Parts: sequence; structure tokens; C-alpha cells
Amino acid sequence: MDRIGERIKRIREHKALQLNDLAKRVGISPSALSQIEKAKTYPSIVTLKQIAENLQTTVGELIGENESLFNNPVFRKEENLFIELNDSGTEVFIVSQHDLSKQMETFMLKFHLNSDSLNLFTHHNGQIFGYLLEGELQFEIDNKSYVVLPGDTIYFNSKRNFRIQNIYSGESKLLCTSIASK
Amino acid sequence: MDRIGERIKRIREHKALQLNDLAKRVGISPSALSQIEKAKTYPSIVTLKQIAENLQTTVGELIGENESLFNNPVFRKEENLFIELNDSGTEVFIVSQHDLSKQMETFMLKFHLNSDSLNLFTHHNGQIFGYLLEGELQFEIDNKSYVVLPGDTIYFNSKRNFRIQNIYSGESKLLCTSIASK
DNA sequence: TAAAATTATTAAGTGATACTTCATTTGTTA
DNA sequence: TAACAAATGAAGTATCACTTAATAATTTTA
Repeated sequence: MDRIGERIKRIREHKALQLNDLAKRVGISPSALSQIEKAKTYPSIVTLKQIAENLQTTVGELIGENESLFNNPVFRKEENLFIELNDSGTEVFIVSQHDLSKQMETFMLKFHLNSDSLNLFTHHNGQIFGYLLEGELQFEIDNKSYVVLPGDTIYFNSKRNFRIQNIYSGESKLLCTSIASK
Repeated sequence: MDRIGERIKRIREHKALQLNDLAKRVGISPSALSQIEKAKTYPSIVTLKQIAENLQTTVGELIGENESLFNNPVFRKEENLFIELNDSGTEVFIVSQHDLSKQMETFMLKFHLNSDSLNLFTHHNGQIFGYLLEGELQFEIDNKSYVVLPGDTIYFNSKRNFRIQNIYSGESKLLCTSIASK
């Protein structure tokens, strides 16, 4: 968090942008930008967004959220990254960084009580493997129905028509790995 | 940007967390959090970071930077996402979202003047294809040297020892696609 | 090398606004 | 209906992001 300014300066200089120019584009005084780069103050969120856009990067990058992306092979349970909240109340968590070195994508699906997911994975073309950690799920794939219990696994093509219902009296957790196909 | 509060509330409620609880954990008054959720104010960056951590998500997510991740097939040139600034001054840009539906990862490498990249891709195990858009690069792969000119392509295994030097009197741009191997 | 010009930093002050306090409302349960 | 819990609103405060203006550092020009 205290290295925001450092990153801004590094990228700005690498782009051969002067402090004045960037400040003008962002809409603050050069002095203000200098203070931000020197970590005398934090920018407001609005300002930080402007800076990110003008440096063709993201707020997340400037804050340092992707820092470990290329370094850390270990990904702690507590670091699980919430990325999506589906319409039907399904949460998607990344359980290991989807960095350039990973062939498979790994994520955790949390189905809340009475969750009924119709449109999960419609964007995905490939294969998915799931291992049920908690709860009880009913899969409907091509009009056949399968009840999956903790410890069970399921392996299917993501392009098939399917539906997942949480038929457990609580939360169900499905650990998934996926690979896209040609 | 004006939907930060909305996202916070949505995730908080889905986690069955009360406003009071979250506020306490974050270290602000319930009222303050309410105002943030109702978009009466923006949180400070420090507060937003706290909120993100307590909701097991990221600032980027709350700001909505990943919004189009699963939706948009088109990725504009202007949207190119700066993700890394290598030690040797090589910039890495994402040129299409690395979302769950993409089998290949695509990125742009920008080599600045006199850039000499020794450790690029050491993290990557798989294959890389490159098409040189601008400039002139010298690849050294397994002690053999190849000069690549605009329009040329290069295809190699990422685990090999190699080195890329920008031997052009300006910036060189290499468009890359990659796939990880088993 | 000095002088000029450009760029970056610092100091001091101000204004916006993130946050607090406290009262009010809304919702829930008995 | 009361009684409680949870969320929201109003008003005021204090922090701190930002401005202005002067200074310092760096680069350019002659």
C-alpha cells in the first residue's frame, strides 16, 4: 500500500512521461502528483483510477495486488480470491493464481442454500473436473441427473447443457480444475 | 466507480455479514460503511483495501476492473493491460483478457531501447509463438543466435535457455501467444 | 561556465470529504 | 404492541488530498 507512489513513478518514467504531463492529464497539480509519488499522501480513489488509466494499467496493479503473480508457487487458503458472484448466488474463488505458468485453472465454487445454477460455465469450452468437499449437489447434464456427495468427483465437457442445484441444507463447496480445449 | 458500494453490499450480504460486523472489522463506524454502500461517499484507499480483505476479494474487483472478464469477446487496443515491468525494461501487456474461456494466453512485449532480457519466461513451461510488429530483436536460444525482423515469427519452448536483445534504435514490439504444456 | 529554462520537490495553507456521533427509521420477533 | 436489532440519515468535525507559490534540482543553451 505504501508503494503506490513508487510504482506510479516507475511506470511514468519508463513511459518517458513527465510529472507535469501526467498531472495535467489526471487533472491534479504537479505538486500533488509529486507528493503521491513520494508517498506523502495517498491519492483519492478517483485520482488513482485516472492515473491507472493514463498509465494504461489498473488500480489493482498500482496497489500491488498482482505482485506475487509470477513469483509465489504457494497459494494460501486465506488468499483465495473472490472473483465472481453469479446471478443464482454461486461464488467463484480462485484457489491458485492463474498465472502464465499454470496449464490448468483452478477454482472453488461455493453454492449457497437453494442455489440453482443454470448458466455456469456457458462461457467455457473445454473440460472440467470437480471434487465435492462439502454439501450435496445435483447435476443435470444432457437430461440425466446425478447426485454428487462429498468425496465424489465429476468430470465433464463444459459445453454441454447442464445445471447444478445445491440440494443440501447449507453451503456446498466444489473444488474445480479446468482446461480449455481446441 | 459509482458502483463500489453496490458491490460491497452485495458481497457482504451474500456472506451474511452485518453492516456492523464488517464496519467493526474494517475499523470504521457502521454509519460510514452505510454511506459508502449507499454511494454517499467513496471510502479512502486504506479503507477500501480493508474492506476488500475482509470480504476476501480485491480492490480491483470492488472497483469493477474485472467486470468484462466473462462477457466481452472484443478487447480494444486501447484497453491493453499493462501487467509487468521487467528488470531489464521490458513491458508486458495483456492484449486479450486471460479469462476462463481462452485456451491461449496472449500478450504484447515491448522492449525499450537497449533492452536485454535474460530472465523472460523463466517462469513459463510451454510453448511461445511470437510475431514481430516493430523493431529488431536478437534471440539467443541454446547458444544459437537469430535476428528477427518485422513480419518474422518465432516459435520456441519457453523452458529453453534464451535471451532477447533489442538491437533496434528504438522500441521493439513482439506480439505473443502462449500455451502451457504438461 | 554562467545564465536560462525546464522539471521536480517542499512548505504552508485551504477546502473537500471521509468519517464520527447521535438521533431516527425500518425491520423482526414475541 | 412493545422491545429489540439493524440500517439509515443529519449535522458536525477533523483528517488529509490537493492548491498555490516559492525553492531546489536538473538540463539546456550560449
